[in-house]
Amino acid sequence: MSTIRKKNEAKILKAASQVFASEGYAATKTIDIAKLAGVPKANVYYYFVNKETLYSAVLETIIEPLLSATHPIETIDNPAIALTEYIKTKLIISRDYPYASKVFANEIMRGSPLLSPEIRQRLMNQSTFLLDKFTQWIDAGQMDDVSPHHLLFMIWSSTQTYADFSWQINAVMGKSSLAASDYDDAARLISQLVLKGCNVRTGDDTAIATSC
Amino acid sequence: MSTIRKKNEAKILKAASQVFASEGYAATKTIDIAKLAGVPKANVYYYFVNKETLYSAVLETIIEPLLSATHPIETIDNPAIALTEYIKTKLIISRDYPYASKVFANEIMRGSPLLSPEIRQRLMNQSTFLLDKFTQWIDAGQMDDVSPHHLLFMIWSSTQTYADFSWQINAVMGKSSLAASDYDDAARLISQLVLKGCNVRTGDDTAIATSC
DNA sequence: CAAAAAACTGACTTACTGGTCAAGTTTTAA
DNA sequence: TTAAAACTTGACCAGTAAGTCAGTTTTTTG
Repeated sequence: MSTIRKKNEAKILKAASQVFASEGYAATKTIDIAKLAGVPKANVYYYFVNKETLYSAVLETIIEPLLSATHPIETIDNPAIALTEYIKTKLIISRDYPYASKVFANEIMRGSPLLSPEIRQRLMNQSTFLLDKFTQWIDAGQMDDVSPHHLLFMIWSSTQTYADFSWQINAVMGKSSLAASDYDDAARLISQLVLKGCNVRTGDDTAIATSC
Repeated sequence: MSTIRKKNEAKILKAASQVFASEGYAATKTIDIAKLAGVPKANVYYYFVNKETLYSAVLETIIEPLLSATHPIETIDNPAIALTEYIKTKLIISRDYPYASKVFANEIMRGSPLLSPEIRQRLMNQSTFLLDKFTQWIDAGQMDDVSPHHLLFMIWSSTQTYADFSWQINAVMGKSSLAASDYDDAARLISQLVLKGCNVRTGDDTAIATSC
């Protein structure tokens, strides 16, 4: 792939993620993406066959980070550390991919009509994996017998909200954007609620397994 | 207002909330609302001057429940009970107004461009009130010194998610819709995380004040 | 240095959808 | 009973935005 193509696709993709995030799929005009990217509209269609393809491409950019987020849960045996790291990672995704995160959330809210079945399946597998892991920890007495499903929804929602509802969060915080320390505070609070709330054993008495 | 008018407005409003919730504002066609309501499109415009007015009317239906949700926090002194009831109430709103909840969430995600300034202000006042209350409880030693803002975001997001991401939640739960008991489970988990996570005093040692 | 491939773009077409309207029908009230 | 008010509706209009295309310019390559 030529560098010209690579450069322009990236430029258009970046603009597209911003416009799709702030307007939603239907309300987004390809001319606005073109303007933001600084190219004529026809050029957008030269690189991406149509609006839907461009939208899918934006969605794809967030899939890899999202699927990698479970890495701590996969590699760290200690549930306290694993959960803390997972929460931290999810928040970093919200912080570092605010636009694509929002686009993805919107897609999921609508029942993911434009998400490819493969990706859908991989995400479902991931949630099954997480639920199994939670269940294992519970069975092993490493945390209280809470509902794994609802715990998962709580972690997802309370981390995702920093991307999805950034407007509201900024308004309530009285800021125009969050600082790194705000994300640290959020990570600390959410981890604390999960760890203390589920009485997750810190593992002071057990060996800490393979660290990430 | 005539009963004919009342009946038809309700019929159109109900259809509108469903279509707006599943399609979003921009992608919603008034003809689809009309079809779902079982009236000709021109009739929609007879009762609601335009698409935006109809959308605002849908938004309004959720405002009253939303503003009333803080009632437990206003009237119950005991933080453990107040928080538990607040969480319960928020979940009931997600359950009982799934469409309007989703429409509202979408509006907030977009920076609430179509929300009236008055309602915006009332919602802001409400969040200020909640933050103040949390701070009072912390200052009074009734709960740990956590970030009131992030605690609030956690409660909002983890209750709202049951409306916004109902598709995803149903898929992960392996159901086509949640039962009453699922909402009870969610309420129990979220309350537990908040109460134990913030070490909220149950008030066994202090008098329980005016109950709701 | 051709000439072929890739990239660029203004102008155009087509389909769709929000909103209007005038002519009707039904309901209300005096 | 009757006339005004409320309600209903098919047909229509105007604006908009996705997508096309033919002709041009730039870049690559043998």
